[in-house]
Amino acid sequence: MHLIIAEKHIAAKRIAAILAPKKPKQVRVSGMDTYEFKDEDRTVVMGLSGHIVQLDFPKAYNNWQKVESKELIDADVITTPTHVKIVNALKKLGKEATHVTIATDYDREGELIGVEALEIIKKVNPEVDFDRVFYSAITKKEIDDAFANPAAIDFNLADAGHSRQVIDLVWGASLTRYLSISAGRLGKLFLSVGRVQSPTLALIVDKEKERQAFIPKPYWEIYATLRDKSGELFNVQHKTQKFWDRGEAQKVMDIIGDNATVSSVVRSKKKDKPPTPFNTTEFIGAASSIGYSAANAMRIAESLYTSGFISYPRTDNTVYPESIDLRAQIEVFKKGTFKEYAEKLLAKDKLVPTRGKKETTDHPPIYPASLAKKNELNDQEWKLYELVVRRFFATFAEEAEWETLKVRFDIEGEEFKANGARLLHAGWRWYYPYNAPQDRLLPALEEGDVLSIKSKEMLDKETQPPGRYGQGRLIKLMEELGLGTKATRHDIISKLYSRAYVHGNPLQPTKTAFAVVEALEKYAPTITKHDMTSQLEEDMDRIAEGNIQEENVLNESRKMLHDVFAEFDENTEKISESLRAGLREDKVIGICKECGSKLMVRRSKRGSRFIGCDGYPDCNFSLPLPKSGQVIVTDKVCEEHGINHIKIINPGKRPWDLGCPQCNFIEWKKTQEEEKRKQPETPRPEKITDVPGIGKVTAKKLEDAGVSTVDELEEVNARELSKNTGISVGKIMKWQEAIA
DNA sequence: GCAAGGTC
Repeated sequence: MHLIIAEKHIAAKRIAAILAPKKPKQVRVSGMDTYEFKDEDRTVVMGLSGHIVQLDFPKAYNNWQKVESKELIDADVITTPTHVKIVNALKKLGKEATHVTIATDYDREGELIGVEALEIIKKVNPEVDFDRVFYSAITKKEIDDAFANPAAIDFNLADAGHSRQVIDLVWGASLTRYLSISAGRLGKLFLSVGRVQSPTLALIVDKEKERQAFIPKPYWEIYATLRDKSGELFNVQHKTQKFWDRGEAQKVMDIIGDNATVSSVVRSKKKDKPPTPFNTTEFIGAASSIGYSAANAMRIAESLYTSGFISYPRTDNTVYPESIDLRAQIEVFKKGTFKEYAEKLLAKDKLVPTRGKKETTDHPPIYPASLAKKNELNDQEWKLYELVVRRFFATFAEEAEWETLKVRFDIEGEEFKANGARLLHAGWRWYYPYNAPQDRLLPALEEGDVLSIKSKEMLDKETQPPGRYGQGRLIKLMEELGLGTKATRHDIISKLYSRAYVHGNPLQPTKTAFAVVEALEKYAPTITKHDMTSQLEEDMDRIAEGNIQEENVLNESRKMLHDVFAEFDENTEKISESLRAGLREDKVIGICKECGSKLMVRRSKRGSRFIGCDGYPDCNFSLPLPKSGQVIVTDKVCEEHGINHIKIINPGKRPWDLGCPQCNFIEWKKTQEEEKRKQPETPRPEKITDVPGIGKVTAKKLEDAGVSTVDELEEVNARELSKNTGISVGKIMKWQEAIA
């Protein structure tokens, strides 16, 4: 039997459909759908799900407290299955196979994924014969060609990928553990470190530092509003766009009189090239500019892809491969919403698409694979589908053409100017109307015209700090620096959010992020730089070319990591202190109005959270907090209460902007009162057990703490009582609410 | 409970 292994189920299904003389038979093997047909031999095509095994340390290393972080450096690295069903199917089919063809994706990880599968088969069928096919798109032409010319598996390339896995695991796991333990952040709140996430976080922190160090510089702008013959008003600006000296600006202001003379009019044409085909990064960038987060854009793209509406969304390629019949692909849209656009393109004799800078073998650029109707998709899906369709069309369209107008004016010897632009020929912008620049129209003017000045204005401005990274921009920067891959960059960013290293979009780092990056930069600089990835890429290339053994690269890397831990060992206390200081800063939400101490996120003995005053026990000011989720203190300050707004993040959920915790509490109390008013008047409880939520057992506890009447419960300090009884502050406050 | 890389 001939067994063909593809990287994913859908690829297996499509490859089978192309190779089979008749419709292939769908057969369940160990719970997996496989595709069987008779060619020269019985042939079975099955799909994996990317990597089906994972590297890890043996179980004995799992205990963070007992195993020292640095022991992970030289620990065994074992391979464990992550997709048991697929592994079982592989074994079952592998045993029967006489010949195996690896047909995974045409890139380094694909080679490794193929070898992982082969190794599983070899365990049950050591003598099996195997080869490898390469294709860049699943079209009949490419698949037929690939299978007519099978090649050998590139084991060196797979080794290169394997070395990356080992290095990522060993560095990431050991440093994550070390930092988390050093900072006392165990459990869900651990501090993660990794080859890709840490340099990315460092970029964000560096940008924030730049912003903090930025000193705004004042400058002035001068405008005059002119009236043309027909009475139309328009603005002109002094040719010195930024006056750094107020006096100079004022001098110009003072001499502006009643008239302006047109001193020159220059008309010219400007062309605007159509965009290049979408790869993942470009797609996320475009989606991001119309309001999608990177992770959301990819999630939706994935569902459009699995429904067959767009091609594979994870690709580096920006050049359509020749094997795709592009005209046929446009013809798909002769019906439906995009009819007029498709027809206009199809009217061209020749369809020449643009080409991006990156041409790779992995997959084609993202293009619309089939026609979708608006009611088949939800709103979010439709907008992204439309984006892909329009982008695809735009890559075949002509340049856009603008007429630009530069007009200069003389006002009492000072030069002023106005620029206009008008779209003459929309070209590709008709197909792809996103972020189109607006026309800036100027009245018809000729040299020598004299216009009256209606008003003049001097604007006070100041230079702005560099902006924070938005997700789209960050992903582009990561790509430029070689950080992460098309399939992982958005995940890495999501990870930074879920670790509470960043919040908001554009991304803003927390103090914890500052502390982590600073500690790493000082003692483990390698992991904070994108150079680590470039170095790794070089090493992987050498492994792939057969110029060095994987073992040598790993030894070298482990040696470097030992040096890092030697640094750690010499500075254990310093690192721990500076990390803890940073973590503490993230808990400060402002200054207590009652006593001037810090208001902080605190934890009661019983583990419940609240906002308490650092001046406790002298000051009892406190505010409640939600039970679960990480509290993030933002830089926004409440105008009324002078404390910072907070956000609550829960894994897998949207962050909850709680706002000012004091306003929130006041609001909450108000709704509580309203609720109470709506409900029939509940009499004030007489006995303590009449208070909702207090039973006999609790009443006994309260009595032991000296609270036995309703009045006493109402008067008692909630935090004090919580300390003595172990009952949460929140609960006690609720009872007190119920009494009052 | 640790990474990054696939895929769903």
